Amino acid sequence: MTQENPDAALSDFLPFLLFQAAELSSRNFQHHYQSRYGMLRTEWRVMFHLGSTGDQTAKHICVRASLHKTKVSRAVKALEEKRFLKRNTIQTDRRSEQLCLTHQGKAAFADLTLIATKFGRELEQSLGTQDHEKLVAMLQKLITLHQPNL
Amino acid sequence: MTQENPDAALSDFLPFLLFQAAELSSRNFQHHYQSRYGMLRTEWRVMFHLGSTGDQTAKHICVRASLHKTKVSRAVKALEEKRFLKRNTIQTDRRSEQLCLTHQGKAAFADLTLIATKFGRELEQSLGTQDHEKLVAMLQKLITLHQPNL
DNA sequence: TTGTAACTGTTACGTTTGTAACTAACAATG
DNA sequence: CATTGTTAGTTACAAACGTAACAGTTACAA
Repeated sequence: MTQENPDAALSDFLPFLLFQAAELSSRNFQHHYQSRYGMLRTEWRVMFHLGSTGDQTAKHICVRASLHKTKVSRAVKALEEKRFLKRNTIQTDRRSEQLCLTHQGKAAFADLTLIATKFGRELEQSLGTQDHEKLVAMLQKLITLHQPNL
Repeated sequence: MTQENPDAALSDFLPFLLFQAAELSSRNFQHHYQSRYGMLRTEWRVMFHLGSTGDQTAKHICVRASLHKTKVSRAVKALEEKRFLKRNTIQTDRRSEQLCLTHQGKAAFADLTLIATKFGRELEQSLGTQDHEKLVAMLQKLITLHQPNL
């Protein structure tokens, strides 16, 4: 971490690289859900989790998506107001509700997912399929290392 | 992207993985600069860039760190008030100033960097040196793909 | 049961953030 | 030089965020 080679330290510092990569790829996708559906980043994330893993409680989404509960609470409310999501009471535990996408919500999810996967395939091509798979595997490992619970 | 295997879609979606990995690794480091130096995330990022790549203008940091200029502006102000940073006017262009860490700022940077590298080495061990290098390389490639400028 | 503790989700409040408008300095064109 | 346009950085304002306090529900031990 000397200043001899200006970029060496930066380039080697994983958290910085991860932030950068996450930020840039997130920004590139942002305008799709914003302009088409007026959704915020967190709303898209919640929708994405519901759409791809099926109905969940808010708590599940918090843990799985590493999002704060107030953030999720507000995103759920917003998605509900946009008629993208509805809540079903769970009889066995009335503290939490099962969240599920409405017909309209599923349509938006499908539409956005289509773009996302196309976007993903371009990345895969740029990196090469093998490297892409490896990258995914390593990130997953890294995540489980940082998040031993679940 | 079906719902048959609940986790498949999530796991394959790179932006999600990147966000998750970035968020978790960032959070793990957060309390160090917060508790010791009362710094916010963006302040640490600005300090990190200044410390590792040497003196820069605010604009440089914006581009290199993918941070919004208002965010950088405020972080610089905060670091200045904490006596971690000082501004030097550039004679050839008085619109921007060269930002550099003070003695105190460099000390804080060195201290935090020590923790960061220790932290990084643990990750490297967990992933394996070869994989770690490969991960870094791929993230760099990914970043340049998303950010053709610079 | 009843009381206490733990858990899920919401809300109030203060802080941080992004958008847009602004100032100041430079660049380019006539 | 004026004028027009561009760039670096700051600031006002509104939106979004996190912390902490809260209400409602469940678990569990006395």
